[in-house]
Amino acid sequence: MNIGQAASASGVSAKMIRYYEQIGLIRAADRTDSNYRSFSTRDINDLRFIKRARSLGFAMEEITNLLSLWRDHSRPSREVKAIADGHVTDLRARIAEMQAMADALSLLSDGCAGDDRPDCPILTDLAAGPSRGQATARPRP
Amino acid sequence: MNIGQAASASGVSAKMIRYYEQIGLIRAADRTDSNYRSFSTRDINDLRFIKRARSLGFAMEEITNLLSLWRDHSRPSREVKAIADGHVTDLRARIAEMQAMADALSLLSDGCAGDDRPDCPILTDLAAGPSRGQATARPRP
DNA sequence: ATAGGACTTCCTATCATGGGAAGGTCAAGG
DNA sequence: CCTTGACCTTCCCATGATAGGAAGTCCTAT
Repeated sequence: MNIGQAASASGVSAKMIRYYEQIGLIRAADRTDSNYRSFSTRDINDLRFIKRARSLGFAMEEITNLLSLWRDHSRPSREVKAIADGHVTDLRARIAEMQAMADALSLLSDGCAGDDRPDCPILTDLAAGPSRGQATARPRP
Repeated sequence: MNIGQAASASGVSAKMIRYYEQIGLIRAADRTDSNYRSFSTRDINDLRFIKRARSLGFAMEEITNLLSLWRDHSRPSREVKAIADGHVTDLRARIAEMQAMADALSLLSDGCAGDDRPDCPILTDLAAGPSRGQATARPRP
């Protein structure tokens, strides 16, 4: 299986497969005589695992850990659960943050006529500077 | 007011002030004889506006638009409201996405004993590949 | 044999932010 | 007056995950 087939079989782009290999997330694929990467079903499974974990919002570092736990058939489920729970906590915190933003904004928007007149509480609030704001935009994991 | 004072007065780091100037988000600050940037209270207000908008999760491009609307005292509030509402919609969509991730994960976690035993539905699910998944991790705006 | 597609590596960019080096400037104190 | 230390300037580099593209090699089907 070459990289194109691996990509469509796993749902991970060829670009990303090379990248994952480069950063050591997956082991370097075997090569054919002509230097093409060659993937086994096992490799595809790894890629699918990664794909699914990404879709659940796990960061690459967490995925690294999950992958090695997955490969270790005698790991205690405690460790896996800890990672997952940590991630859920993280997600919930970010959700709350964004919820606060959305709520604050729609409150402001409700107070805005949205017509031809220029006065608008949204701009007024933005101009007022960091009000009692706690929610600050953070980069996504 | 030099850049350090502007930074602490606005809450925007000196690095970021230079960056905002570079990308044209704010106009280039005046310079003193010795080439130091010199900021007026008006500039500080702009920076505070930006800071507050960032804290509400607006993307830089949206902020560009909001800023020009803010400067135009005869703009119709309609335009401002449209940007804000668009952003709220966007936020709510991302919230729903993350909520789905968090819910799916905590469901899996609930099924995991979290003890010394190795069996764990979290890994099983991840290995199953993209289940009926719709929520996919997207880069943060 | 030749055309087309798919592969290889390497470089570039994104977005917002921070770190740091090398060198110029200002204010306070000896 | 000169030193010191804190500040300023520009320029380069890095991040994380992803994509785009160029130049060159290889495979497959006609």
